[in-house]
Amino acid sequence: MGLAKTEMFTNEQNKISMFAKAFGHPARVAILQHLFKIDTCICGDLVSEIGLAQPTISQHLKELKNLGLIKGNVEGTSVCYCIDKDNWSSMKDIMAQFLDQDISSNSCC
Amino acid sequence: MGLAKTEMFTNEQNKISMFAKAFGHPARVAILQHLFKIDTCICGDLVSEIGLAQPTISQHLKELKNLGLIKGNVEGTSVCYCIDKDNWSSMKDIMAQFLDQDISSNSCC
DNA sequence: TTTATATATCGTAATATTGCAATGAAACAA
DNA sequence: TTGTTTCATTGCAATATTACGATATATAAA
Repeated sequence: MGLAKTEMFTNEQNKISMFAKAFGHPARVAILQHLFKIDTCICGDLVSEIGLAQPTISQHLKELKNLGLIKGNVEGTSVCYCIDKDNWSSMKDIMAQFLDQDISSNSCC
Repeated sequence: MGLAKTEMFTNEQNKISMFAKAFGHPARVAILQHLFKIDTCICGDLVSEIGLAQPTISQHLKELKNLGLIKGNVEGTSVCYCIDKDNWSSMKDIMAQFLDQDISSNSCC
């Protein structure tokens, strides 16, 4: 089917999986890392930085933008991308809640 | 293509995306949350807990096991699953490094 | 041995993802 | 206007993912 049955899960579970899915491709991880590293807006040199074709990068950027993790400002013919800090922050809270679940000492396996 | 060009990315980027991909489905998030909540091994009540068919759950468990995030011990006719705490911990370190990147005050967009 | 129970695996259909060539659109330069 | 540059969109092929029925396997119970 290739189709997740999202209606069976909580909002939180669906949110976590949506963010995780966005990070589930190394190109998107690389894009985000680059945006953090550059630390200021970059204007579309991502194609040369990462080795994928321009339409491919554009598609990955679109996914990250749709999730709200990055913003894009048009500046002349180029577009200026950067991390959406507020949304990144709330994403981090949600992911942390999931990743930092208490691991008790009860061992069994 | 449906095939990520992993050879273009760093080991770290590939690792992050592999873990993230595992969390990229709400059923696997639910499975992991349940394993944390139960806090001790559960033996296959995941199928009733989550509303998916038994082969589907088994498939999700296999993915999590292949990544090392959970362990499964055979106990009679049933299998006892639990979080692999050591591996969960190192996964968390890797993910935290990615998620906690410094967000400077440089705003641009 | 036979039966029941629990889980894994196989096979397959439906859908999603990835990547890119070709093309479009928008702003600027000459 | 006519290029030129930059990025987005379209269309499509290759591959991956998700879900589950059918079946296999393995242990335990009767």
